Amino acid sequence: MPEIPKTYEPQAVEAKWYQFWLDRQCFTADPARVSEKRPAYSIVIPPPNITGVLHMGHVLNNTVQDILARKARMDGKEVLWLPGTDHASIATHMVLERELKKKEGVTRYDLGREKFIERAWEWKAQYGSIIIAQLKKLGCSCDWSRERFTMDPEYSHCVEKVFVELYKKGLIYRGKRMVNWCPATLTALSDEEVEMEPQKGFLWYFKVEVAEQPGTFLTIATTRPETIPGDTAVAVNPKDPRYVRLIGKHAIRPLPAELPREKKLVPIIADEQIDPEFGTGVLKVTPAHDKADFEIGRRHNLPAVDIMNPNATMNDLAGADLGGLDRFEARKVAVEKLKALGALVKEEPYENKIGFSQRAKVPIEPRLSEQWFLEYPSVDKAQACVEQEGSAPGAGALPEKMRFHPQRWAKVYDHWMNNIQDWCISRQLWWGHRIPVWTKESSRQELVTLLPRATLESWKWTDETRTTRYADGSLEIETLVDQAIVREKTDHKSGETRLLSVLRLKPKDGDRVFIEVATYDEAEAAQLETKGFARDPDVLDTWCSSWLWPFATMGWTGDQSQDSKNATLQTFYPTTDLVTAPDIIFFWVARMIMAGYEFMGEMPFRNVYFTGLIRDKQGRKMSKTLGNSPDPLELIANYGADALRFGTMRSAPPGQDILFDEKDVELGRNFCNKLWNACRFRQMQSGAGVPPAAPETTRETEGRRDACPTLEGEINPALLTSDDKWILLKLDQAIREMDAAFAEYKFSEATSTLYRFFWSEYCDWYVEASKAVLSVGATERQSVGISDAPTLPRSDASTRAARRANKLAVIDFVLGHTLRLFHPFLPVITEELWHGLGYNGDLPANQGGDSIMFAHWPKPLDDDFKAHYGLNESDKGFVDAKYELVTRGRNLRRELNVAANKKVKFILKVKEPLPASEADVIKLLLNAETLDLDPNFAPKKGTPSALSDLGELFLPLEGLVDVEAEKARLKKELAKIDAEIEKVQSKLNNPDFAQKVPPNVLQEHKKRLADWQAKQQQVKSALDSIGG
RNA sequence: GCGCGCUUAGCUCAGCGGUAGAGCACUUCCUUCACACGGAAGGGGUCGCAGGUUCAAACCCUGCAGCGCGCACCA
Repeated sequence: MPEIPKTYEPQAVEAKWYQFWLDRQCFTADPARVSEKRPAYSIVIPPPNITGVLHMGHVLNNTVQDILARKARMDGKEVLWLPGTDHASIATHMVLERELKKKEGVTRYDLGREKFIERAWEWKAQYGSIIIAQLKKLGCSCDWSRERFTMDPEYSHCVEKVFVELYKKGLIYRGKRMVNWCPATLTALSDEEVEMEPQKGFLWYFKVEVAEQPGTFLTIATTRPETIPGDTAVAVNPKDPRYVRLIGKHAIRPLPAELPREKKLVPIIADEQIDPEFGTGVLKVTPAHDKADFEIGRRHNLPAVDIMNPNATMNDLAGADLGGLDRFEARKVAVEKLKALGALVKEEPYENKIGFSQRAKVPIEPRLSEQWFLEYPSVDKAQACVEQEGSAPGAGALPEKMRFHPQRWAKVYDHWMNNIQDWCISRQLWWGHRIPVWTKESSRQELVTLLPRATLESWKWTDETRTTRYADGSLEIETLVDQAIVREKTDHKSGETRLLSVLRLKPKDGDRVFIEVATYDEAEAAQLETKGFARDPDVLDTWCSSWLWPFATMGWTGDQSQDSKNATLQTFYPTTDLVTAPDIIFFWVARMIMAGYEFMGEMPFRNVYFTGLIRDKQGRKMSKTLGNSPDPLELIANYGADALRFGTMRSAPPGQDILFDEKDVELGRNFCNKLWNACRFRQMQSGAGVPPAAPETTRETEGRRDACPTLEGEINPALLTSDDKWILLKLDQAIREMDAAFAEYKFSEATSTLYRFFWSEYCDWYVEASKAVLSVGATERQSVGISDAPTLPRSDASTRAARRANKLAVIDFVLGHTLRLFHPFLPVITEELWHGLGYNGDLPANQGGDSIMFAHWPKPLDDDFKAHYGLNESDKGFVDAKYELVTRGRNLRRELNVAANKKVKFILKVKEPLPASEADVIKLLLNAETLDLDPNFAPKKGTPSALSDLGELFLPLEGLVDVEAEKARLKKELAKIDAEIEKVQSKLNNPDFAQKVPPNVLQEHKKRLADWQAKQQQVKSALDSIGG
């Protein structure tokens, strides 16, 4: 590290080391290396969308994963962090359509399905890996050789296989149901893709005449008058006395106005679900355009009249006035029409929540349509496997459970699992996994020619649970319940049976029959197409592939014989940790858990860490339209990736939303710079003849040094100063705190520990104090002392050199540990410094010799180590007192307006003899010209002073003291002391206190009181001496 | 409506039973031979409100208020 610059410049360094890691395959996971001593650790990345560009959410999420992965490597684990991207069916679809329209002015229908998909692949090739490159800039240590995409051929195969399996079990079915329809993207959506948003609107009251009682009117309140033409009933609560007599009669619907009266008659029905308190207690029932109404319609056998087109314009059934209009335009017109008819009673402003398409941001339209649904598998197992808050971990003989961090999300998960609804999985889109189902309607006679021979023989229309088996070469045919034929292939050698396809028949009118074949067998699919079968046009919901991510990425096939030979799958599944945001707990996490149990028979991960959401300074969500989303790459360019990571982690407490402020990144940069300069300082000392110190020998081979790697040969216990012991104890504490923070996934706490330890304890105190030993000539400068027990002859040059060398050894020890503690958070700068300081020097290549990445994570200092180096709490207490004294002395300077750079004389009236080396340190830290140690010092009246455990410190300023100011200063201090004494004394005076409190607490309070009283005494006498 | 979270220094947040903390911002001093992306000292808080438990409460319990977020078929 020659000519190390004054400020850390991350840009070049980051590129250099990232390439270094890639070249040496540091990120690659090898199942063959896993052993009892080297356990496996795995994370699968939440695959970013191929449409995505890196935002702060990714930064947070992936930094956490990288920290976990790097920590695991330093713990000696074989780490797989498996990366990849998601095809993001609907998001990509929208991006493409927008681009097509903008650039070429065409729609996807102009282009046609095949061309469109071709374009999609081109687009993916061009932009799909941008985000991967960006993750590399962040320093992510993913095993890139295993990068996966949810539409890779093997992955798609998994998706289809899973579909056929679930279809076989009857869990996937087709049905005509009310679904969430997005009129913008023209597809159905799942419930999870609908976001409820408050909408300002009106509640319109209109009246309908009762047909059987002319002159009697019912008033109905509605937010959607445009759907009146689709009303097929009017409903009231059966217990509502106002309307009971009207039940069974008919109302005359006002729209479409042009229809004859008899075509507008709708029954007045009674339904428990009607809330008499709301509106007028009368509900218009529109089964085709409202979920609740659809259910009512079902119960009462009402027709559902669809009056809208797929794009949410009104169709002909809406009548002459509304037909062709957009739904919102139609609403206005409908109100006008009601007004004109004299049917509108009143309108009042009203706010209700309506569903929006999550992606297209337009209100969804409840719509009756035929879709594919999935009844979730393995629900019970998935629900039971997550540890709930309050339950004892691993209690009794229960199997190990999955943990959420923070645990409160377990409740949210549980609630959803308890109310789980079938999943609408078909999308009327083109980009995605096409549903592997082929259909054909035919006559029963024709069936003979369409079906495999063996199948035909076994087929019985009335078949129920009877199972028939026909051997036909390697084929086995089985008819199952539920009118399905399952085609399976049995391997003669292994006897293993593999599912190929599933066929279902649905009798239609008369002689007709509807054939549905689900297969992932390409040959069979081709055959079906030649026989006139048509493939289902829809694709699957994106999450139908994402939910397989933890094992499909590891090469899962679903074939026992293959999967059992798959080392990656066997070694790294279940994964250890999942890091994700809580907003996809239902979309992704819950579904992965169910898929894990269903297809792997085991949970997909052991821990789920939920990050918070990143918001801007004002607490708003980050969004492109608000322009409040900072570009992480710009931040990396300006501050460095390490700075971005550190700043983000420091401001991200677990489970809490984060208000992002660029100041945090600035803090990260400043911190890196501090680290840089502290190491630079060490570097500048190296001329003193100290050999480059290896902070660690091997730990596998040498038992005790384990805990403290290093330098038994280099640190001489006899030469350790009190400051050395102090910093070693502080280091020990920092390591323990780090371990505790990691155990609980508390990363912001870990950064606080690092920050405090390194900046406050190491730099501000230890390094400053060490300059008393390191500075050239420090020991030669005259410093008057009365110490009668100097530890060493001070004039001895060789002794001086030895002390200096020892100091540097301690510094190397501490820095070597510190860099390792920092590495998961600051991977680049620590690698640079690790090499720059030569700490890799003597280490085995795979234990830090090549890269700090594989250096061992520091262990807390153990008792043997502490005994050997004579570390104990009393040293710590002494140094604390010393630094306290320094702080008081500096405070004196400041209060007396002594300029910071002015050297002044201090006198310490010592209680106990103080070694000269300690006096040197104090003198240096006080920036004193001299520090006299005089147990008999008799100050002049009014000499400013401060009390400490080591004695009273005086700052004589002949003639310069402003007596009045000094009085004021002392009075202020006295007031503070009095208040403290009052507080402690009132506690001690409480008779209950002494009786009930634990002895150590009582002891502590008594000492506290004594300390304050001593200070009070000192300040009082100082005041007296100047006549205060 | 149900559930969850939050309310601590000007700002953003730690702390969750025994002397109120950090970063930023602020005041003053200092370009002292690692760092001005720095050093030193300092000001600033009745820990949302009201009760309760306890020798002791920011911390535990019960209400209340305000803010935020999920879930829910109130048209």
